[in-house]
Amino acid sequence: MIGAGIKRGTAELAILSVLEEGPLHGYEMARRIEEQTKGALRFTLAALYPMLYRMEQRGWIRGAWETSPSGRRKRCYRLTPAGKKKLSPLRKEWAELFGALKRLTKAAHA
Amino acid sequence: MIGAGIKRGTAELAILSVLEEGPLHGYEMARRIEEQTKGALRFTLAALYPMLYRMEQRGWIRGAWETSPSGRRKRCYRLTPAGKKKLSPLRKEWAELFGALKRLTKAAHA
DNA sequence: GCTTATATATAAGAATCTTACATGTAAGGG
DNA sequence: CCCTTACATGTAAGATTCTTATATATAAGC
Repeated sequence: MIGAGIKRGTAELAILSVLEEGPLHGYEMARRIEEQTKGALRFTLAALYPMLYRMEQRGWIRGAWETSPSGRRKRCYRLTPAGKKKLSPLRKEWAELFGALKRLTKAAHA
Repeated sequence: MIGAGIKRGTAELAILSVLEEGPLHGYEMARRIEEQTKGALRFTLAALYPMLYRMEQRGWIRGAWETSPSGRRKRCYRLTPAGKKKLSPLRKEWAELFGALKRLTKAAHA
């Protein structure tokens, strides 16, 4: 798995990305992120839940309690329009970061 | 410039990368990182100096005070063998992270 | 003499991660 | 019926790494 040091800041993008597919609750988000990245990116739920609160406060996602017929409660999150709008520049920023790090490597080998 | 949130953990790789070219002191490292990434990645010196201490304690770089003929002191850092060894797996880890984030995006558009 | 560039350093605070702890429901096997 | 595993959410303490602000000091150019 990818180390804790370098994956900082990835949670936001990962959450927005999985929510782009449709509404999800936290536990399922964690499962999908791990599945879709083939285990490379993994978030503990203790990291995920506080992040979901922060992102809700920023207006990027909106959570709603749902109670299934069996009586189990889930907090189902969906992207807000602001969250959708955030995704594209966020991805662009990540792409820029990758480009910048690549340039540093190339300069060293030039 | 790339935002503070997502560039966490990049300092290590950036420092090791510029030191791969040859020994440097902190002020010059900051200048080169900014230059080589065309301003995309920029570290304030207040972030850089503590990081240099930490990396020295981990044994990845070694600093030595140098006094120029004019009397100005610089702390010149160079890669240790451990630091050189660290670079390749660190780059691999970053590549994995990029791949994982790409997969998340693709899954959303599938 | 004044300003800008060079050069290093510390402090206070914010954000995001870690592991550990805490709670509770549902389903399946023995 | 009990026990274990999976599901589901949450808090707390601590580490790391970033931010801005502050401090010091030398060198070069005008």
